[in-house]
Amino acid sequence: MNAPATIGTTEKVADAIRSGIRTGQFVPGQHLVEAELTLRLGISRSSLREALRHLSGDGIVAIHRYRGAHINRLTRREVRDLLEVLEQLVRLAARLGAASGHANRSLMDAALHAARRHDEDGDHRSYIAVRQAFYDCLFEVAGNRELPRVTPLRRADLFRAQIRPYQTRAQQDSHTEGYRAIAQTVNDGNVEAAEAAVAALFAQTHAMVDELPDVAFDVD
Amino acid sequence: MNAPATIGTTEKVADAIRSGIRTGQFVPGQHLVEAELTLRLGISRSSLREALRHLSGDGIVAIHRYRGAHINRLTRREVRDLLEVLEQLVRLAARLGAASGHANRSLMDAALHAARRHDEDGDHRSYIAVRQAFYDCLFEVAGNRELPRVTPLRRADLFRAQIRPYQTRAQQDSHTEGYRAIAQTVNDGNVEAAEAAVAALFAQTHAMVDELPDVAFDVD
DNA sequence: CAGATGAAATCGTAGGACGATATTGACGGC
DNA sequence: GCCGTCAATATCGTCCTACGATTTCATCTG
Repeated sequence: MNAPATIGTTEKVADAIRSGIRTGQFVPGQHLVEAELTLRLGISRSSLREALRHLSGDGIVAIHRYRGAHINRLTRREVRDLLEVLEQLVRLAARLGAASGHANRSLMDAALHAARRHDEDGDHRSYIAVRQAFYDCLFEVAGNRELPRVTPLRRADLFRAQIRPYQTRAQQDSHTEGYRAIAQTVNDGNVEAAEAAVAALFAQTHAMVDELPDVAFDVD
Repeated sequence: MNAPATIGTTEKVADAIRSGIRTGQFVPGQHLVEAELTLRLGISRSSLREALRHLSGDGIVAIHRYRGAHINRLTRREVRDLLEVLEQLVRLAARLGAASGHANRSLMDAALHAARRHDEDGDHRSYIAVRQAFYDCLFEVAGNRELPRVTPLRRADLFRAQIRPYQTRAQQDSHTEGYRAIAQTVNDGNVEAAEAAVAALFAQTHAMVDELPDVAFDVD
């Protein structure tokens, strides 16, 4: 009922590019030539352009008139701004999720179990998948349907892709541990602890951003 | 330098629809037929479809496969969710603006002066213009460039358009007074008071939503 | 080597074509 | 008279071609 019926070409293309960013197939800063992409994806230019327009709305690609589209590459400042906004929204989600002792705790648990299992693989794709599952679940528990629409998770994927080469395994583990802590406190219905857990996770991420080399970011 | 160079047809069309919503030319729930709009706006279908895709990303229009696009009409619940998210983001903006005693106080003052002057006209368009100017200014003072990208102000315009017939003049005045209070506290650099002013404004809006008749909203 | 210049590449927009699907209204059975 | 079936129509989704506009880049000239 709630399903958006059939899926269109535009969405498929947008998903292809989004997941291409997560898998490393597309790199932040990369120039996207329409003619090449239409061949590669086997679609028409109209569909591709609609998809690019869609992605530009999410801040994933930037379109410059007569110069084409390219995968956005964030500056250090843009990352800080992004994290600042993201933290508020995740805090809201955690607060709402913890406040209304919702039934969907199993979902959250599932996401976390998946986290641990994939954690052992040490694969980056699984790390991203865990992140996605975690947020999907968190938003569902929060019960606010505006939250997933507004939260710039796709934009954060750009950040993840940029810092990938400079992130240690320990940092990843520490990050997923942050997810676990949030899930724990939300499931316990402990509003204050949940907000604190979110704050801790983002404080850690901010610290990481400060330590990363300039080369990981776009110039201002 | 930072200007997005020349403006394209797609953006013009999107702006036309957005401002059409504010002026009442387009009504939430209205069906948008591509053939009609291409004639009315004097553009090709390609450009129109790109614009519609862009707007759908902002949640302003909804596109259903083979059934076309229509201006979104929010349910009461969607409005509540929207306000909940919006409040967090505006709070962040107010906090940031108040914290860093930025120089752009004149801008904020200008927006508020315009508010009072237009207030005397009692025109709805001016009310919307004031709102836009206020938020533009607030975001600039906050200095977080992710904030204007993420904040669902365009979606809130839908809400404004829906409740327009049921909103009293006193409520409008009270709302602009809320803006004034936020601007005041932000300019004073009083972080706590600024957050409190935002909370008060949204509490008032939530109360209004509770009192509005069902007919003002879409069915669930 | 700096700047002008022209060709090539690429984008922006228009417009047509055709299959796919939803909507609508007519039709007949109950 | 009401309800399900079915065809006609409207509209959308996608592809295609075309051509002007603009940038980009290699080349030429001084």
